[in-house]
Amino acid sequence: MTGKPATIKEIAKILNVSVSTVSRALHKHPTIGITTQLKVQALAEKLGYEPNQNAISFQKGKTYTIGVIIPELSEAFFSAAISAIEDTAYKRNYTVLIAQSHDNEEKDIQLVEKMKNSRVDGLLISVAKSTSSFAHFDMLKRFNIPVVFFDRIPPLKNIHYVACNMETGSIEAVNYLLQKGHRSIGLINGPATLAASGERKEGYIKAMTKNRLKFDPSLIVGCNLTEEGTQAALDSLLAHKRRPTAIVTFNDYVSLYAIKHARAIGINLDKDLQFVSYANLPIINYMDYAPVASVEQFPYLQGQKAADILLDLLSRKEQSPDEVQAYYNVIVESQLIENKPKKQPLKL
Amino acid sequence: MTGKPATIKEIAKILNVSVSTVSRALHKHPTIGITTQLKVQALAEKLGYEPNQNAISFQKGKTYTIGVIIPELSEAFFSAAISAIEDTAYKRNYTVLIAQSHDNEEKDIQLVEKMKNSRVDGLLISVAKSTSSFAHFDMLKRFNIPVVFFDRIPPLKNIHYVACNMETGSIEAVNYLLQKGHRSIGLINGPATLAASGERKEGYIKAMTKNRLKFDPSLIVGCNLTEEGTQAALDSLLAHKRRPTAIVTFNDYVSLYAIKHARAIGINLDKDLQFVSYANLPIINYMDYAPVASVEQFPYLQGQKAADILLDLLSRKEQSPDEVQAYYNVIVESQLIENKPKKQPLKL
DNA sequence: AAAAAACAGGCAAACGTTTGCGTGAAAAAT
DNA sequence: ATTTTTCACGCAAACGTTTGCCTGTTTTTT
Repeated sequence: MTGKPATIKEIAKILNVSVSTVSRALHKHPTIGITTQLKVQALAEKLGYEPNQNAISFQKGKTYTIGVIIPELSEAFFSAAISAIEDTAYKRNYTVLIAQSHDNEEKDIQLVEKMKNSRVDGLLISVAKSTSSFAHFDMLKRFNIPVVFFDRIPPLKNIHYVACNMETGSIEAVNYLLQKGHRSIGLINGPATLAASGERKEGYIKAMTKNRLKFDPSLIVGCNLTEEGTQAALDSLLAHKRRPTAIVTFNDYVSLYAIKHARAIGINLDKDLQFVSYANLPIINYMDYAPVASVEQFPYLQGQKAADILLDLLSRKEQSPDEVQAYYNVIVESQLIENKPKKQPLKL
Repeated sequence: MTGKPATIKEIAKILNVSVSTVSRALHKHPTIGITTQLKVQALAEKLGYEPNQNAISFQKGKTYTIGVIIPELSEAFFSAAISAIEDTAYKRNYTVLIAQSHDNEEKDIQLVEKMKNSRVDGLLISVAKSTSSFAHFDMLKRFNIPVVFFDRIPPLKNIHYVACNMETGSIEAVNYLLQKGHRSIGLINGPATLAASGERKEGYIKAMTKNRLKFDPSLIVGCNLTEEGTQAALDSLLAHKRRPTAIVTFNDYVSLYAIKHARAIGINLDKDLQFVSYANLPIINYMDYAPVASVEQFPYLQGQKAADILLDLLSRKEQSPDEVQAYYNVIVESQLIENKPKKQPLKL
């Protein structure tokens, strides 16, 4: 009831049985008589016995811990994914070890190393933006530590991953705007170096051409995702000869910057310009003017799937070690979500 | 270079020395001859030896892990605090185990139990809003697991904690507005059940009375922190006979809701009404109208101090176990931060 | 009634590391 | 040349748990 936690040994001594009997009794092993089982369990309960996870990990050579490496905890996408991972892991009695790379390659590498040394059973990784070498991931393979990548996938063959298909969402976004009557639609995209920019662009182009609209490349402008960059991008679109009446932006932040700027230069956001963006951040609820719709990437679902896959990998590994197996490539479809106007009647 | 990691045993066998010698050599223990040390270290390096943290934890009876229990990862305050805790802990070679209570008392209790069973060395806790029983914290004391509370402190005696003094910030906030010429200042406060509400109110009152202004209790209205609640609160303030020209709100979210509502009902936020709030969330940068100032609570600093204290507690514990010691009560002063207008000249 | 099978439980090794204690050999002090 | 000290290292136990194998007792089968 106090001081140090009870151990199996103590229970054994008190009951005059062997430690192995106690261990088996607590696991309801069938070779232990029912009376002994009950005796043991009763005493364990009374003593508040809790197995020493540390000792178990040590003896089994596995920690029942999965490591998660993400760029930034403060990004809504990742904190949602983490919640999913936690929930999924806890259900299977796994513990989750979280670490942030802060989008720094060096930290990314260090963390992989640290995680390996703290003997996590498997890893969930969303790689840092700046990471350009991938040797540290190979090392994990050599040590037979399974990895599932999510959201930010490195350009490697033979890896497990779950990612989101942005094209679908992009097509939906453009279709949505076309349906609303817009004919000139701009795209403020991210830097060309990001794979995510490519997918958005593809979707945009596909939707435009499928609808037999002439696709005008000059309606797509790049942007470094800063406030200034967004302003410049918006200005350039507004100066276009076919001035767009709607704009798709790389993410919610860009939309918000753009909206802020548009308002500042006197554009009527109710009539003259509409925005659609990606991410569907909760902060949109706090805005007086927000994108009319957002492409949801389902971070919770992605986290969940990634964790499921990893746990599956781990249990397979237990049964048939180093059997070569197929690689999981899961694609979550993005989906356009219309932002409810939220114009509830005042209660006073 | 492959398969299983190298162990001390293997090194010992190859070098024809005992395991203890290898262990000591790797720790640069002075009783081991310099030549042996170098031999051992060289081989360890060559084999890519990394100590099995699991085995060490087991044998030392401590995990070099500190657990952190917070309500919500997605709240900017907590993710900032976590970053600080991670940074601080990593420097001292500790690992951080994070879990969210989602402001649910039951989960809070479960997590404390889980953390205890996974043998964390100590805990950093920010208690869930709904937590009203505190027996699980006592249990930690019985098991001699040190705890440092931060931000959300339970009403218990003899605990370590670091918290933020809201009064200072509240006083600054009101002074700031007074200085700007406002004479009627409203306060949209949180629910009376939260300790944080009390502190804000106290600060507000102190600042008003210190400045010889008649303090009007009807200028303080409670609010359940929802969008609807905020709207109602704002409406009631606007209907006040001495209609306030400035309002202090419980946090940034409330301010944003209020601003949204104010705009909806046609109030000129440049001239007729100004807001000051708490938290200083980054999303303020994305707003076209934002509070003119925010009371910063320094989450990073709080996390850092809390982690420092815990690590200090842990090292003391190693030296002199169960020596009764003083309780750390650290107060971080909040501080009013004026939001820079961010009206940078356009670059086109 | 003897042989076989089922049952209940104990023994001991193993997982990798740390550390108190012991011990020969070399170096230093007398 | 003996005694003392220092040096460099080995021995073995310990941490808590799991698990393959063995053994003694009971029950079942013929």
